[in-house]
Amino acid sequence: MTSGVRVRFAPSPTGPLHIGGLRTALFNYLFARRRGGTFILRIEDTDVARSTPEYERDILTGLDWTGMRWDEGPDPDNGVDRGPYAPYRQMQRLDRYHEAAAALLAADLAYPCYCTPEELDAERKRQEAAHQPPRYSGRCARLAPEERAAFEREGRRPATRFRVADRTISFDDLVRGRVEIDAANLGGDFVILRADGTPLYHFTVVVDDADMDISHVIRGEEHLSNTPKHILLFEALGHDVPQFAHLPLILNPDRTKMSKRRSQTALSAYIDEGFIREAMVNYLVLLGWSTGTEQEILSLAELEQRFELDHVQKGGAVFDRERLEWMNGQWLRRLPPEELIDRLRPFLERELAAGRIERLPSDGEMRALLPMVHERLPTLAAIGDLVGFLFVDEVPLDRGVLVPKRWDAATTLDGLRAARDTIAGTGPVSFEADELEPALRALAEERGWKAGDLFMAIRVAVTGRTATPPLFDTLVALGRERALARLDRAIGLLEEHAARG
RNA sequence: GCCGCAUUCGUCUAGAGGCCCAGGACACCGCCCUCUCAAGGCGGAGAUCACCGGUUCGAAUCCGGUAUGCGGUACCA
Repeated sequence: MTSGVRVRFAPSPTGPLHIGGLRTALFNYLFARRRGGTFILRIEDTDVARSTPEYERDILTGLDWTGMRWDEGPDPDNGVDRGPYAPYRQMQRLDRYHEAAAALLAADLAYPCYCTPEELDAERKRQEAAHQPPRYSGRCARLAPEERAAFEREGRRPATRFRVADRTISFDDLVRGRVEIDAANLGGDFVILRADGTPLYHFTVVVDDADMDISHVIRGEEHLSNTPKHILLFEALGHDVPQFAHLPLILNPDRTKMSKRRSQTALSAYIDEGFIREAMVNYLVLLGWSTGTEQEILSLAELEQRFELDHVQKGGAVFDRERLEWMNGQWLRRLPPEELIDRLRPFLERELAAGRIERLPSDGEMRALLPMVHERLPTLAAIGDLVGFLFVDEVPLDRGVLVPKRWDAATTLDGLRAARDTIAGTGPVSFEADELEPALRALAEERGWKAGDLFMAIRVAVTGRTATPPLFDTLVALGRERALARLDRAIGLLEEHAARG
């Protein structure tokens, strides 16, 4: 059943789940599913100062929300690790990094470095001033045992540095093709363990990928330049080098790497706005990838069958919110009614909590409402604006908007009174859209009004707004008594104004 | 600075030597539908395929250079 394909998504819980991270996760997930492989979630929490359990939670729930399921890693419900390579949090794997570092030290592939941050900083400044690329000098690379002992006596705690061999490193990136980098440009021997013993990213990522038998490393382009370091480490650890695939970056509108500063990057913010998983997944997968055909509406299930790395774009892709909104509409319209109602419920509850509506519609009411809102919903959060007027006692009325553009106040008053009588003349039983419409059209005709103007006056009187679902359905949804009461109130408002002159 | 990667309509993309004086989608503009708003349908505008050279009968597609952009260059991830 499972192939040898093992991929992983390895976020750092130093911030909420980011759109770019989500897409990386998605590509990994789809690649694993398509190839019958295993998708692993690993938490890279070695940046203790910035990592928090809350962010980890956000990442797990966000990922789970999309419908992706990971085969190994922390369980989305309780955070407990599942899988044969546990633990999947790096802070619980510290022993492994120390073990691996000790092995490198023993083989003289790494060495203790006693340079202080201040010394290194000064060195870098000197190089910068001399217009040389920053690079570790290798001062501690050939220390004699007695020199090390002397530093130790001074009380200096060494960091551990990995020896960078003098050669060219090349690899065949699955999206970019052959990449070659001269190790001389890597900045010299690099630190794998801090002086306090905690491991650094470049080291942990390789130890873990090796330990977990990761076959394909699919990640963002920002790691392309660091890949040679990783290759060197894989080799030093005596492990096969995985295949690499570097994804194009998701960009801000100014074409810099997408950032919190310039864009909305947190998945949770999009969820709050009422974007749905189908749209999010579909939109994101098309940022930097295409089917190679003109099809662009794709479900997760279909993507699992069709995704391949070969249509991945090389250039970065600007995040286009308008297109996401369109995509959201596409998927919202595809949702079965019952499903839509379920997803709308939390948003209605939120409207209630915020005091924008005074009661929650029942499921029956929602079912009746759905045909008139389904086509009109850009996001789930828009539901309040669309039907909120039905669930409040009184609608805000403004005389300015009450009077249709081509009408004056007197005509509006006249029109609303006539409409009120016509509507009142409809019995409670026959209060149906196809009863109301002909009657009101006849009224308009008889009085020489444009039906649209009359309808607009009624619309605003009963809903308080100019953009609403179709008028007659709206009246029916409101019910005869409430419709009449709202007309009366609007009429009263106009009369009062007229009386005042 | 150095190293690396990239570059097709405003945006996401199709395109792997002739099917392309470049196709689709979003956004935009018109028209249709229409009681408003949407949705939908139809149509339009929008790309000298970054630039310059080369290879070839023929290049968006292959090669070289240039430019621009982005990324990396930490005892961050």
